Amino acid sequence: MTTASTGAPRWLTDEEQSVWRAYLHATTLLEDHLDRQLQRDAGMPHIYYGLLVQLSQAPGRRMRMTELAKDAKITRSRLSHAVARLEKNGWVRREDCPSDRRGQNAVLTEEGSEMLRRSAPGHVAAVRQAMFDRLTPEQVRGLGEIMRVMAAGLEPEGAGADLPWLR
Amino acid sequence: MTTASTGAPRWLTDEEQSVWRAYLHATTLLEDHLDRQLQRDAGMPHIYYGLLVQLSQAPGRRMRMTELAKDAKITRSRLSHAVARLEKNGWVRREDCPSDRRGQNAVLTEEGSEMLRRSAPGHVAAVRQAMFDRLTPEQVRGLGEIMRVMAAGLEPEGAGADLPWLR
DNA sequence: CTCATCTAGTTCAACTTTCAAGAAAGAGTC
DNA sequence: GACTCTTTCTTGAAAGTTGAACTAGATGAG
Repeated sequence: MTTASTGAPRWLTDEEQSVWRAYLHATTLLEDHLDRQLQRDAGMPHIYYGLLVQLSQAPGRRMRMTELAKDAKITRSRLSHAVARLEKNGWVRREDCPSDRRGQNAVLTEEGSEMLRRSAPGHVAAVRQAMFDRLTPEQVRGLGEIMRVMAAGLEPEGAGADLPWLR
Repeated sequence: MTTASTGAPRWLTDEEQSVWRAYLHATTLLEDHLDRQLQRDAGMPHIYYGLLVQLSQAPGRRMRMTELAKDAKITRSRLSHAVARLEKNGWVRREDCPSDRRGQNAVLTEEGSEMLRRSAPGHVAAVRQAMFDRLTPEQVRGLGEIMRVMAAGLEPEGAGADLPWLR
């Protein structure tokens, strides 16, 4: 799927450019902000924190590596490194999967849970202050809809999600 | 500003959680997508590409390092490394600033311009396909408004941008 | 002028991410 | 069972990022 690019490129309109710039600024500023907040208060970057949250919500507080990677939208390689680090911190433990001897479960430890309990309030406050406390309820609804549409279009599975895939 | 956190934390509602998850998924998927697209077609990650674009739009195709860092929302340190790499590729050149002997200008070279001309169409197409071609005009307008509000709240300067900063 | 202070930019070490390669186990075929 | 193909997860090196320390030049007070 090499973006056929027949004909002249359709450039962005002025409004689209402005929206795109605002999108890039807001998303990078927010990501940086959360990374620093969590690095300071929990000693890890945002994505690592997200992994612990996922685990905390999974049945048995454990998940297969591949599943966790898929849910968190990261590569298995990246997850391997991340879990190694979280393991060193004592927040996650690996265990062999009983049903598939290739498999590993990442398990949230008690220390990991405790860490989440301690840092969740500050994290939620940061998210609130950056996003939800600044938007109207209609904007929140609209943002949700927009983000779901975009995510759906980018999911690897839905290769058929390319819009006008008719000639 | 240590997020005072007096009283019980206001957790996210179900809808807010769902919006937050959708936001995280969409933004990470899109960033990954653009990083790969540009790595493949232009040989550099998205943020480096953005630096070249900024330079291409600046008067004289040159900018002071600090200004460039500010506009691109990255640290000066990161910019130093990035420019070093772009310089090695021949797309950017450093020059001493005439008016301030501490200063450096990053200058877009002819090769850099050429590279942009070659890869811009593919990049725009990717952005279009991921975002603008999937949203209605009202959604695009709404997204712009939302992102501007969020960015404004996160700008370092606007420390006074904390919403209810009255007691 | 001299001093302290600030700003511009770089550099170093520690850490994270990526990509390609690889070991090990499951699954299907003949 | 032997073969091939696939899936699961890890590893190692290269590239990128971060935060703190550092150099050099500007700036303002006395």
